Amino acid sequence: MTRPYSRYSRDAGALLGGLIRAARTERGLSAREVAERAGISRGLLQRIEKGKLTCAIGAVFEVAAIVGVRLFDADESTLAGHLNQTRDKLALLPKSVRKKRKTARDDF
Amino acid sequence: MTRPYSRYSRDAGALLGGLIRAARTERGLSAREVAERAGISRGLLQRIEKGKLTCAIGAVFEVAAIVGVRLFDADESTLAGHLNQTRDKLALLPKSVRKKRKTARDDF
DNA sequence: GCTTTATGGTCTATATAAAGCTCATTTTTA
DNA sequence: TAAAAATGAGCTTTATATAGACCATAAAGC
Repeated sequence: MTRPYSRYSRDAGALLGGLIRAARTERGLSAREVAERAGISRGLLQRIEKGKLTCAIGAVFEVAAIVGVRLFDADESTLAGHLNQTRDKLALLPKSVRKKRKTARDDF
Repeated sequence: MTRPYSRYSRDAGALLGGLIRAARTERGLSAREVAERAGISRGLLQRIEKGKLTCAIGAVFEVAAIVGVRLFDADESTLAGHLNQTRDKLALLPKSVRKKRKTARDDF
């Protein structure tokens, strides 16, 4: 990534970080404890809660799960179901994308 | 991150990557074009669509926004509002977390 | 059929994220 | 008030993610 981030990404990162921090303090979990449980350093947790966009998404997911922040408005139990639906959907789509698609137009 | 990822994180990464790939092909966008618009390399986009958890969350956000995948079930226009709510909420929470909280118990 | 383009994979060099300390400050408990 | 714990921030080292090129294959258009 060499370009500056878009406003959307900056807002999304700040929002997610804020949600994580709010959830953590609401549950009375210290930064040290959450970092240890997530298997990351305390410094990385600080950056995640600040909404830094260079953090690995896996670390963010781990922390989010620990403090109880859910993404995709899908809870943990239904994640597998969404996964299967997405896989089935992908199987129906063309393997590669070209200028003129023979599948339905969507530009009208 | 030195620990292995939890099942939740692996599923969430795979789901998000699949959603991005499905949205991209549905819109007839080539990987090259999306990568260029996002300001990332084509290889990184491949890893994102595969659900690799080591990708920077900012790159994932950029791509998600370009192909039209929204997170937090909040669309772009309401993101700022959520941001403010989260900020207000954080202001009311304790500054630091200790073992025994004097704020309300939540363990009953 | 041929041509063009998209995708998937590998490789190397480089930029930088993350770990793992320190120290200062703040907040909470005793 | 003192002590203990949490947070914030800075620093150095190390690990690795990323860019950017390459090539092979597959798919779409001609």
